[in-house]
Amino acid sequence: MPYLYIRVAEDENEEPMEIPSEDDGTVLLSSVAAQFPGACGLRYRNPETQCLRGVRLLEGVLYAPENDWGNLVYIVNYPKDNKRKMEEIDAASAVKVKRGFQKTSDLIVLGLPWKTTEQDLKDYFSTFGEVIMVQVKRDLKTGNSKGFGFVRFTDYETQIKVIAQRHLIDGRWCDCKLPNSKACPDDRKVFVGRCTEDMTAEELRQYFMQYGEVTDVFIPKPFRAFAFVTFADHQVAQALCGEDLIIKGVSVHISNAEPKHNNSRQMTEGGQSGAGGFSQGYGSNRSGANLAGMGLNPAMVAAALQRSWGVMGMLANQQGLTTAAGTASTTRDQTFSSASTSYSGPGSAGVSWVPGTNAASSGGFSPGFGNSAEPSKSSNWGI
DNA sequence: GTTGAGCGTT
Repeated sequence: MPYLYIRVAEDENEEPMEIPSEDDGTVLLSSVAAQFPGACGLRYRNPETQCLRGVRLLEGVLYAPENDWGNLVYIVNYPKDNKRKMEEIDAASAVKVKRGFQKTSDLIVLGLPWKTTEQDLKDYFSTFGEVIMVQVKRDLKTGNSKGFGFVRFTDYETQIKVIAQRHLIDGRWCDCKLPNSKACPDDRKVFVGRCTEDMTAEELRQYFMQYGEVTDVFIPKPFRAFAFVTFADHQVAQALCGEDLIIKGVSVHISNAEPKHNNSRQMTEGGQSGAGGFSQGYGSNRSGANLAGMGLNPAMVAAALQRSWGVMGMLANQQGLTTAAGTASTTRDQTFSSASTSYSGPGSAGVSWVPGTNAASSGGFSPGFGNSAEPSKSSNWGI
């Protein structure tokens, strides 16, 4: 009601168009589609977290986040089919645009061997591009490494490349991420409740693959009866929320992954900042549609920057930077061993069984997958 | 048994 029109654009760099809302404050998908043929939904960047969020869509009606469209510019979602070609263009131009003026930021390097020095880090990361800063964090009293550090590159392009893959540094697999990015609500990640102890990360991954590309599976240790599954596409994740699924004969419940408890600041790089601040809580999209994987688009680029290995791993692979990714976890075993069931790694291979209907065909990419720790057998699961 | 590791002495 307070807003007669909302602003909608093809992507964040395009000029927005005003779309009329209905008397009750909702916007009809058909109104959006009238201006953007083929549109199947909207998303927007949350000014607080800089993360993308989907707009709730039910039976052709789009609902304002927090009951207020605010002054944001909403981005059109397209279904998979229209996508392929478009997205290649999008991805290409996104990279081009970013190359120009994206600032780099410090990256945290997690999982370093105790013995790794700043010189080691510099030597290693210089193979990706010009390094302007490295640090190894140490205990001030003992001088011992804390097992993590920071690195910063001159070029944003290098930063993207480095975040997109795992790194073998002095014999250990390390992850590079944007610092404190964990608190960002991740609408690509779902919480899987009522898991049983015999569900392995690899099995969950195989099961959820049928809905779309899975970029990460996390199972806390010790066993706590839940897990997290991250998809490349947030629409896949959101569509699954609220579902009860049968995995290995057990009913598990899917819901939104809450942000990790953490005080964080977010880097606001470039994005436009709309008005009114938002608070917590995000609308869940239960539209059940669009369960297919998509190509590479700016949203996924953004997502990959934030966290996942899957998407950008593909880029890395294309550049011949394949790392035998998928060493079961980043668990530290320098002083003691405490295997985590988590693993992150693009793609999968060498798993002989697959759940019944596997619709996910990762078009053209087949990133390598090192050791899939669990041998796992059995195949007769329900869906 | 339904919400995840570790995040920077400037």
